[in-house]
Amino acid sequence: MAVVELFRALGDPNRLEIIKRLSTGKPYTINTVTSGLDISRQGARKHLQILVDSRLVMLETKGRDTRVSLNQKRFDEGKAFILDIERRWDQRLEALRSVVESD
Amino acid sequence: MAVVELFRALGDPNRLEIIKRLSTGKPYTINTVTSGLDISRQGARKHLQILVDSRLVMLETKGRDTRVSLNQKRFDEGKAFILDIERRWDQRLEALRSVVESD
DNA sequence: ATAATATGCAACCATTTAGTTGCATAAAAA
DNA sequence: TTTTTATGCAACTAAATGGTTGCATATTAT
Repeated sequence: MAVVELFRALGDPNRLEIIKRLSTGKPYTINTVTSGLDISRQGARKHLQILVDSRLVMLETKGRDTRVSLNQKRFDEGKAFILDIERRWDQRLEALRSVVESD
Repeated sequence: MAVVELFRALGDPNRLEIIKRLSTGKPYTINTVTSGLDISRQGARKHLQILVDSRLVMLETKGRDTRVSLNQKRFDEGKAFILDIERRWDQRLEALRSVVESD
């Protein structure tokens, strides 16, 4: 299930912080998007790689530095999962309501 | 950040399966909601506890067995996060578009 | 009363994860 | 051309995670 990998990737404060930064749409490099994370460069790089592996983030080498960007589409899969859960749940409430009303 | 814990809890196939089952709204006990997960009862119980700790799931002891239910509200926090990311990103696209149009 | 069922608690183990440090290299700046 | 900057790769460690087994206990069914 691809959505598991997505949630897994989002389930870390450093990675979520990277995602937040990228969501602004400002141009980022590996260096800038991981700056100030209170872990080493290599630690941050690993988190970034997890985001890349989960297809939430894309890298593009550009001379000396590497451009980092968000793959917005990927979020839709997570959104779809949550919406589906909520929809089913709402159906349950609806079913419950109709039973009550049939009395 | 509470949303990290939420995503973290969702980032496991067994836990996601439990969530899916609960979303149907059918009544479940610890036993029934974890049945057939291909791990031991205690293993499944640990996953369930993680869902409880993340406030996605609620337990209520009822005699010999324990009723398990979904806390639908909690999903809204995850949805809100994703929607926020997407909104920011769309704003970026919008800003980009207006720059192009100003030429 | 006895047996079966649904659960809890704790110890343990293997693997994964999050983090580090050290070293290497190509591109850009001085 | 020398130095700085942005990056990569690999080895290592500590802690967390996912899983197990064994044993205990209260409730329900026979």
